[in-house]
Amino acid sequence: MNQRTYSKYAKEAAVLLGRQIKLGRKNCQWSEQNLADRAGISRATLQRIEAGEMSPSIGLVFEVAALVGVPLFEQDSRALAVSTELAQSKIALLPKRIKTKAKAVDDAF
Amino acid sequence: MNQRTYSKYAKEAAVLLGRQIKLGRKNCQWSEQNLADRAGISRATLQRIEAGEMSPSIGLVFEVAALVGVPLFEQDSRALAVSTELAQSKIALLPKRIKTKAKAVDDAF
DNA sequence: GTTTAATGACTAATATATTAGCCTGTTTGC
DNA sequence: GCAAACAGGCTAATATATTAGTCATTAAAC
Repeated sequence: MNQRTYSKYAKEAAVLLGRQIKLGRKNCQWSEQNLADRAGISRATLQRIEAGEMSPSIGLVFEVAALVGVPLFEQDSRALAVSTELAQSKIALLPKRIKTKAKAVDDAF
Repeated sequence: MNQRTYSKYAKEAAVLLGRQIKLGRKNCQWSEQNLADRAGISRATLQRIEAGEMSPSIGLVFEVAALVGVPLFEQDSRALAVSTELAQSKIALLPKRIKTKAKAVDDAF
């Protein structure tokens, strides 16, 4: 009962992804059970994913999205791999650790 | 010990998102603990997110991504909401239930 | 109309994520 | 060089996701 809160932006992104998955599934002419079987998950979990809930694991969500053809970041896997390498090389160029200047975090919002 | 498997595409997308988050965090000059506190999660979980693991919940991943300014789908929140509504209206136009046995539809994103 | 099955919603059991807390090595700032 | 703080990785306890299963409703196919 910790009642986590999420930013509006994060919630909207999850809902949009869920709806795109639902749309993609219907486009494939697959029933919920059919897609759930293909993804190796339960129908209940698929329903939560399509509803855009925050609790499902990102792995299951991305797997289902891939199955129904929702583009996650890049159009194809090749371009995605390139972007991944690029991000890694950018990280490598930065200082390995971040030292806090001073001053606590308490800037509330 | 069910040892789930994921498609290469889904795994790469998760890794890319994690690296973009790490890059965004460093760009903000925030330490792991700093960002974890802002997101209201533990540092251990943030490490799993940045490592691109499949287990963290999509809610936590999206929340952290939003905090460090990683664009999820659209550039701004307004456009995201519009896309969400559009996807919903598209779903509404389709048949409410899928009965038939598959038969691939040519148009696949 | 009748039949069939897809959807939506719920439960209890179990698997798993998440956490707090620790320890270790290492980088950064002085 | 030195100290402080970061990052990486581990553990056990607890919170939560995931599952299989059921039931009711209703759209689709005949």
